[in-house]
Amino acid sequence: MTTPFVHRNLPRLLLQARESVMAHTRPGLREHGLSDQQWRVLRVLGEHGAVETGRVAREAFILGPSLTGVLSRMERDGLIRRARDVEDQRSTVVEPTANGRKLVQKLSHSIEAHYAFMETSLGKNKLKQLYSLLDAVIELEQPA
Amino acid sequence: MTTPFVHRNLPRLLLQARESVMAHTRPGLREHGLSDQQWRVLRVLGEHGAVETGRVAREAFILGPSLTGVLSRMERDGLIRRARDVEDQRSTVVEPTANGRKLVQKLSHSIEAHYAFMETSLGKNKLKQLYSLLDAVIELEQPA
DNA sequence: GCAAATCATTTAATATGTTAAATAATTTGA
DNA sequence: TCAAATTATTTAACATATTAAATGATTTGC
Repeated sequence: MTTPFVHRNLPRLLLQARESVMAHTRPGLREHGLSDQQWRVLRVLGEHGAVETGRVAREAFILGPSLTGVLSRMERDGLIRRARDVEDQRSTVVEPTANGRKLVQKLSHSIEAHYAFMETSLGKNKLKQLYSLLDAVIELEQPA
Repeated sequence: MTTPFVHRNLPRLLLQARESVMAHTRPGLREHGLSDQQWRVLRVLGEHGAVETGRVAREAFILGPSLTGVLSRMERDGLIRRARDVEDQRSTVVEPTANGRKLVQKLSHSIEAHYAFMETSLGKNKLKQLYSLLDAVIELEQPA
């Protein structure tokens, strides 16, 4: 059996690296009953306030149909509120509740601390290099 | 609303880079009726031949309970065969069918071509750098 | 030898991902 | 103005992810 693969497995490597980073963050999320996806949504709302679901989907990297369910559960759990856009009745606007905002504040501290840890253990410079290489890979397939 | 995040979003960046690479591979997989996960399994089998499901799970980065369903559908579709290990009746051994092996061969060509493309467009050196930085990030949380 | 601990996998329940099609509101153009 | 095209989101059907618990086989310690 000759192995037809001569290169590193890049998608797998990216997946593994992501898991490695998230392994640090996840326990904190779960303690507050948050899934990865719910946290991504909450983070977007923490950055921008009230946002149309289309933009949430893009920035949280969640497909529309998945987002529908994620938002329903977040609404059920008192993390967000949904309302039709007054300007354009086609779109829905999402905003965090006071509780949701509180969670973002609390969790963002430990996440920022994790970046501080990575900057010292990996090196601030290497981290920058990594960002720029990842940007380059992304640009490769979907030029801005 | 003050944004409490000062760093790039590394997990999101890794996710996006992965999607960017997979965007190139996915259409080929789908043409042959393969999901991302099925391809990861098939690739492991193409590299090692007959493998216990535990190792498949580790190398394909799929959790045990998910793998059960993935393998059922792959067996249904004639891509693999399952059998109890004769030595240790607790574990199951998976091997690709002739059809499964043929698929690995066929798809591996276009994937290797993609790496060649990335090596010339991004630079062989930068790709190596990226590999090594990703390895470092992975090492950070789970020292070998 | 055998009960208890361990190991490999599966089942169950719920959440999310994926693709295509449906719904509903808005815009466009004849 | 109004039918057709476009846009934003949801529904539906199936596949995969996640966590805890269950099942079944093997190993360990006594």
